[in-house]
Amino acid sequence: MISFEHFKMEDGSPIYSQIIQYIKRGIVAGTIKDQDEIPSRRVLSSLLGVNPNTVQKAYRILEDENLIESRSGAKSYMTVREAQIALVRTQLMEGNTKALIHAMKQMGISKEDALVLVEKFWD
Amino acid sequence: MISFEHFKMEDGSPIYSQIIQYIKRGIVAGTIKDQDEIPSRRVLSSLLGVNPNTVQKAYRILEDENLIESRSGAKSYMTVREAQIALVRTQLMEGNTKALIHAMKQMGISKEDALVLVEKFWD
DNA sequence: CTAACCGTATTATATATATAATACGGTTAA
DNA sequence: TTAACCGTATTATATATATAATACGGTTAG
Repeated sequence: MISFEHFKMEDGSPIYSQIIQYIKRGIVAGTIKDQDEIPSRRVLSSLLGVNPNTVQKAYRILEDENLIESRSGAKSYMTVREAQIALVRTQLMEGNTKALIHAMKQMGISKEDALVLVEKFWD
Repeated sequence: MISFEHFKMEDGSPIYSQIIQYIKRGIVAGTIKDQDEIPSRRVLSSLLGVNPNTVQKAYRILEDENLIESRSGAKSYMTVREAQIALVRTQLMEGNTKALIHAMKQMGISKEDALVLVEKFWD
């Protein structure tokens, strides 16, 4: 069963996006694996304190990306192939890194200073 | 006159937020200074291809933060004090850096690997 | 002075996001 | 079998975001 123990609502981004992001990062980290059972819509919505429809929206999108498999009436499971893991890893790593670099460049921060900042705030 | 030459619409975040972010980064970079004239709502909306009301919302919020001063009928200007610059710089640097670190940690990436990624994609 | 701007405000419409309340039929374990 | 779940769907309401069209009076340069 996938754990949402470390999930925290933070950004101003939509909740369903944060759920998707959390799961994808878990896939990259290896804490979420192929055929892992995922919490039901009702259970996760209760756990996160959000509406079941919000969880359903996240799950539906992940299903559209073939990362979740659902059968009406039964539990839902992750369906994560190796090729998908590599793809998600690349997308998330590049996306997050490039977002930081773009911000730093717009602020006129040098690469060296940016690296120092990451070092400084890591812990 | 503030330049929006390097403004690019990218995120999924609200347009008015992106405008605010762009201006704040310019303040940190020093390309936007105290008493600089800012484009009128109509001019900037036309330049960015968005609705005047969207620009107005961004400007109004910056005005609430005392970073813009407007007089009905006249041009608007930046009002940026040294203390504000330091504050905005700290907020943006910390915010962006911590966002990257949070993402990397959730993906199980080590500090060293994260630094290598920033190095790799900088140019 | 006056025309061309300017900030500001209002009303309407549309979409995205989130919640709430319900309902239906499928699946599964006791 | 049946009760407790499950996925799925629908309807309604509310807020945020974005656009569109329009209007009012203030400011300023020619």
